[in-house]
Amino acid sequence: MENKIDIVIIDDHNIIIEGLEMLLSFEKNVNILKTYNDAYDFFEDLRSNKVLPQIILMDLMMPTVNGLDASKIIKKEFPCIKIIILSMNCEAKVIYDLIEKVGVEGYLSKKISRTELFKALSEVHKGFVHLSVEASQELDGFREKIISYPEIKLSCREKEIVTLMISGFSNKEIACKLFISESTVETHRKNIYRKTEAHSVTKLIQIVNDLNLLETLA
Amino acid sequence: MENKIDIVIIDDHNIIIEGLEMLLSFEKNVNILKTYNDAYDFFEDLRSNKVLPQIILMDLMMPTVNGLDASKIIKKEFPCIKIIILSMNCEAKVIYDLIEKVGVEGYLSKKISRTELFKALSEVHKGFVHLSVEASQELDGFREKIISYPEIKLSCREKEIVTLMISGFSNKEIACKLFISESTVETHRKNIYRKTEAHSVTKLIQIVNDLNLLETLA
DNA sequence: TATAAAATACCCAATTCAGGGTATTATTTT
DNA sequence: AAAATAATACCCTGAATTGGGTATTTTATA
Repeated sequence: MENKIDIVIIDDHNIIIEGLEMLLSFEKNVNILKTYNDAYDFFEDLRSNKVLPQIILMDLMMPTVNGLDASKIIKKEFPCIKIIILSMNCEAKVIYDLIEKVGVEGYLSKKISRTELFKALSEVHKGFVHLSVEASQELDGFREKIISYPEIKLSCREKEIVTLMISGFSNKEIACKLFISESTVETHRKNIYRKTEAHSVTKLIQIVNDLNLLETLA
Repeated sequence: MENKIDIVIIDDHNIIIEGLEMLLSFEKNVNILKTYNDAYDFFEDLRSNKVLPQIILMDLMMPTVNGLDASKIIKKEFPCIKIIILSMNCEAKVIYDLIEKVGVEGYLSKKISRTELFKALSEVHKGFVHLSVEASQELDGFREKIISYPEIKLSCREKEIVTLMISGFSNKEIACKLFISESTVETHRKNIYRKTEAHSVTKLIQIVNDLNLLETLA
């Protein structure tokens, strides 16, 4: 006989929370401890030992703190709590970061059915990682992509300059903004192009968007 | 005494449908005739007179046919049926098209509460247009934006060239792709910049994204 | 402390872009 | 038929970008 799985739900959409509660009400082995519209409220309860779920079902896009940052915080302070991300869209880079770098245990589309949801919960509870089909496909595609662009590492200053470049500023304007010489900006640009193999601002925009080069997952 | 409001719900996310059913189960004046995961299934029922809702609650992003196109079809064939769009995100241009061009009666964020949802349903039922606060703000912002960029009309060829420009191709490459002279591409570029007041590819990308210049809402 | 990496700055040449013209031909619209 | 628009093409100039170097100073890192 299996134990009950204690979970909490974090989502800023009440409709989603109500829907999840509805779906999970049919599962006798799942016990919803509490639901939250904001991850910070959950952190408070967690740190003051008011709740201790085994699994967190969490949205990705939330106003105050997003699911990725929230996951990092939770995994750092309470590594034994398992996290399943529920998301509307399947952005490969985010899934990659969540699974590979943060170490969340699941990524589900909000399209899932009740049985799929329960299957995911029970698999994660057993210690497996569970991805929905779309997420799994996205992740595979992304892995292939990063193999073709191996380890692009931009320095802080370079990221700063990339940001300004793709915002439409000229070398002269960037130099002025950063209080450095235009020559320096040109040097940085050259290094950026060499690293990214972009060779033009528009190509750079694409590569940056493709690989989320500016995302700072420290 | 008010009549019951007959509605249908169209959303590819089961969680949302369950959540809406849950929320609306408290409202005795609302009668959910049927729910659909795909707008095409609803069209079938509608055309064969199996259902005739007064209001449709519909998602915006759906795989086979999106909420905007579905709304156009519904408004053309059954103009008396009122439509409320439920969406995760508030993209100004889409809201503008939906309200101004398609003529939907409502646009709600999925963050809404039960009372807000029922208020929207009852207002739309009475004949008013109801937008959630965020949608309303986005729409106002967009109206201001399109005033500052009055009636930009790009020809087919120009749109073709814009697409290639923002994809990162140089004038030479575009000329090669379209089997025209580089001079011609330069002339088109000049005309595009004059019309959009962009004066650089990066600015053009921003303007195109801002105003959805390449979107063809015929 | 030695080494590596990051940030700074310049020289130079070729190419491309941005913007100013003008002009022809075909298609649409009035 | 006349006028407007769209698509084509070229001339020119100056500014900006791209890409090849080299080199110094500061800051991390081994």
